[in-house]
Amino acid sequence: MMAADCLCFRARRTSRAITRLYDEALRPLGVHATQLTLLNAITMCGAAGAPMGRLASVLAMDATTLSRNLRPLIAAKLVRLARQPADARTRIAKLTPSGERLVEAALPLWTDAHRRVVSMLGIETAAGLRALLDAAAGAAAEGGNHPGT
Amino acid sequence: MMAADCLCFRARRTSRAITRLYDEALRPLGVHATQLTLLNAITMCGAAGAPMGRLASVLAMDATTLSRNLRPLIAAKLVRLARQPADARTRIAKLTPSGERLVEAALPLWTDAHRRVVSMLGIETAAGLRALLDAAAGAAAEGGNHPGT
DNA sequence: CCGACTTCGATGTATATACATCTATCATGC
DNA sequence: GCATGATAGATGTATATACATCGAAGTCGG
Repeated sequence: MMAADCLCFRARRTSRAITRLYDEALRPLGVHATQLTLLNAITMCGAAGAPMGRLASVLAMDATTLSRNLRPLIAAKLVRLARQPADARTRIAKLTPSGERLVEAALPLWTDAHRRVVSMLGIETAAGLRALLDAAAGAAAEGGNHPGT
Repeated sequence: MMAADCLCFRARRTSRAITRLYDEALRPLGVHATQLTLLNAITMCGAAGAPMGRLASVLAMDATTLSRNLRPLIAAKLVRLARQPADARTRIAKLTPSGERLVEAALPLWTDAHRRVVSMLGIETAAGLRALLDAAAGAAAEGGNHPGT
C-alpha cells in the first residue's frame, strides 16, 4: 500500500498509451479517438437521438465535459443538437449525414487499430483488460454515485 | 469486432472514473491526482532528481505534456527545475521542501482513496486490473515505439 | 574551427476534462 | 397563476494531453 501501487496513475498511463495508438490510426480521417467514441455513442443511442444526460452517463463523463467535447463536432457539422418538444430543457444529439458517413469511413481504421492493440497486448491480456475495465466502470457506476437508489 | 468493443473508450472511461475518485479524496490538499502522480514520480527517480525525458518515459506521457503539467507545480513552488552542468539541454525536476511535505501529507489521503477504490472494485478485480494495466503499459512501451532497438 | 545532424526541452495551437456557477425550463403546492 | 425548488445544459476558469514546430546545445566529420 504505497503510492507506487496507484491505480489512478496506471489507468491514466494506459489510457494515454492506448489513445495515442487509436489517434494515430484515425489520423487520415482527421478525427480523434475521443471524437469517434462520441459519435459512436450517439449512434448507439438509436435513431431518436441521444439526450445529453444519457450520453454523459453512458460515457461516465461529466455533463459539462460532454458539452465541451460536442463543440468541435458541431462546428464540423458532424453532430447537431435538436430540441425536444416535450421538454425544452433537454438537448438531443444526432449525427448529421456527414457524421454518419464519417462513422462508416472510420470503421476499417478503427478495426485496424483494435487489431494492432490486441496483437500488441496479446489476445488474453486484451480480453482480460476489456473485461476488467468494464467491471471497473460498472462498479464505479454502482458505488460512485447513485443519488436515486 | 465492432466499435462497441473499443478498448480506447473503455480505458478512457475507467480512467475518468478512477481519477474523479482520487481527485475527490485529495481535494482537501488542493492537488489533483495527476499532480500528485507527477510529484511521486519525481520522488521515485531519486535524490539526484528526475530528468524530463526519463519522467516522460516512466509516465508514458508526451514530453510536451510533461512540460505543461509541471507548470502549475512550479508556479506553486512544489517543484523546481535544475540545470545539469554536464549537458545544458537537460532539465532536472526536483521537489522543493514544500513539495516533499505535500507528498507526505497526501499519503494518508491517497491510501484512503486507494482503499475505497479497491473495496468498490473488489480485491480480485482491483488486483487483476492493476496487473493488466501494467502489462498493457509494458506492451505499449515495447511495441509502441522503440526507435533504438 | 565549422557546418550538418541530432537531441532536449519549450511554445503555439487545439482538444479533453471537470468544478463552481449560471440560465432556462419544468414540476409542485398554494 | 405564481412563488419555490428541482433539473438540463451552458459558461467561466483551470488543468491535462498531444502534434507541429522552434530554439538551444551537444556530436561529429571534415
